[in-house]
Amino acid sequence: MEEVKTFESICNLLRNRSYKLTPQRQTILQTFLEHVDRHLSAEEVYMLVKHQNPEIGLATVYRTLDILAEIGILLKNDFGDGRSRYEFSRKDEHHHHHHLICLGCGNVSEFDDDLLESLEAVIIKRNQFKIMDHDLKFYGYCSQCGEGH
Amino acid sequence: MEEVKTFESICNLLRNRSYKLTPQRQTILQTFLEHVDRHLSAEEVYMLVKHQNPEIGLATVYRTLDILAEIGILLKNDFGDGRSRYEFSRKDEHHHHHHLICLGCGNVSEFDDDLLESLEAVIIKRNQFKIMDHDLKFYGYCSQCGEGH
DNA sequence: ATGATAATGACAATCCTTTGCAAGTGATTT
DNA sequence: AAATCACTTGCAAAGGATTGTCATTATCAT
Ligand SMILES: [Mn+2]
Ligand SMILES: [Mn+2]
Ligand SMILES: [Zn+2]
Ligand SMILES: [Zn+2]
Repeated sequence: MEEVKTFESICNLLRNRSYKLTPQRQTILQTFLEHVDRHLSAEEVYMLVKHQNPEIGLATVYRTLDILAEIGILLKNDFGDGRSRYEFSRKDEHHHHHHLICLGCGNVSEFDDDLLESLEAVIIKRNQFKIMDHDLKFYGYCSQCGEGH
Repeated sequence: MEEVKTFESICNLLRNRSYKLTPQRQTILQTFLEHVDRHLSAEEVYMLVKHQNPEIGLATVYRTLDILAEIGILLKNDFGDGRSRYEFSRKDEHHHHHHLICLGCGNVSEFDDDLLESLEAVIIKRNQFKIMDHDLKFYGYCSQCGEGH
């Protein structure tokens, strides 16, 4: 339904949901547009954003991340490092991509696969379970870190 | 290599690793043997264990769960509810099972699948990533909760 | 511009988990 | 059986991410 997500279109989306367009929210949004492909924690966003706007508070960052995730602009991830990590949701990905998490350096890479679709059908039949979402992660070592393992 | 995991065999395993066989550790282990198939949080273990041994401390529960997970007796799970959940590791499951998590009642069910094996081969080639472990979860609604969804 | 109302920032509070520490205990040696 | 000593325990305090409170400020429809 939606096409490309520009800064403007997202601002409109916020307005349509009757969220106010504050400079803090704009700055945070900008940060993600400048870091598509990254998986940022609240603290990391906070640090990046403080360069533009040193007055901003960490609580505001948390609140804004919540909102942006709620309206589908950001995806909230848990990679097991004790904090939530957010990434810009590029496409209208109903079935989003999966993650490869390096146990050495913590770097996160991605991959797409449709294999889970067929798996879901099996599960629904076998367990009478209505699947709403799935989460697949691979833990291992990236090419830089993989030497010793 | 290992066969059935009895209370005795696990005690021996602890001794072999030069862990002392304290009554606290035995009680916690018993609790899991009496609740195979459950996914217990530290707090839940603490509550169950206090019936047998009211003197036990929560910190001891945490420390024991750590040890039992480290030596492969327990599996540590993160189902996204803000606490770690441990389950008895029944078989020598190198590739362990996956979880269906009900968004309604929080109940956790399980299923096995070998589909990921072939997927791993693809990933290794495509991303030159050495996979050590994977984590697959499905979120949805169980048959009891599924009516309204 | 004005007012209703939502949002902000500073800080306290919460929740799960880990850690420091003094006292206690299990396993091993005499 | 007693001594030994490193490992364990329970308690309280500390951590770390996230949320709640609340007075102040800013947005936006009118
Ligand atoms: Mn991603
Ligand atoms: Mn399980
Ligand atoms: Zn790496
Ligand atoms: Zn349910």
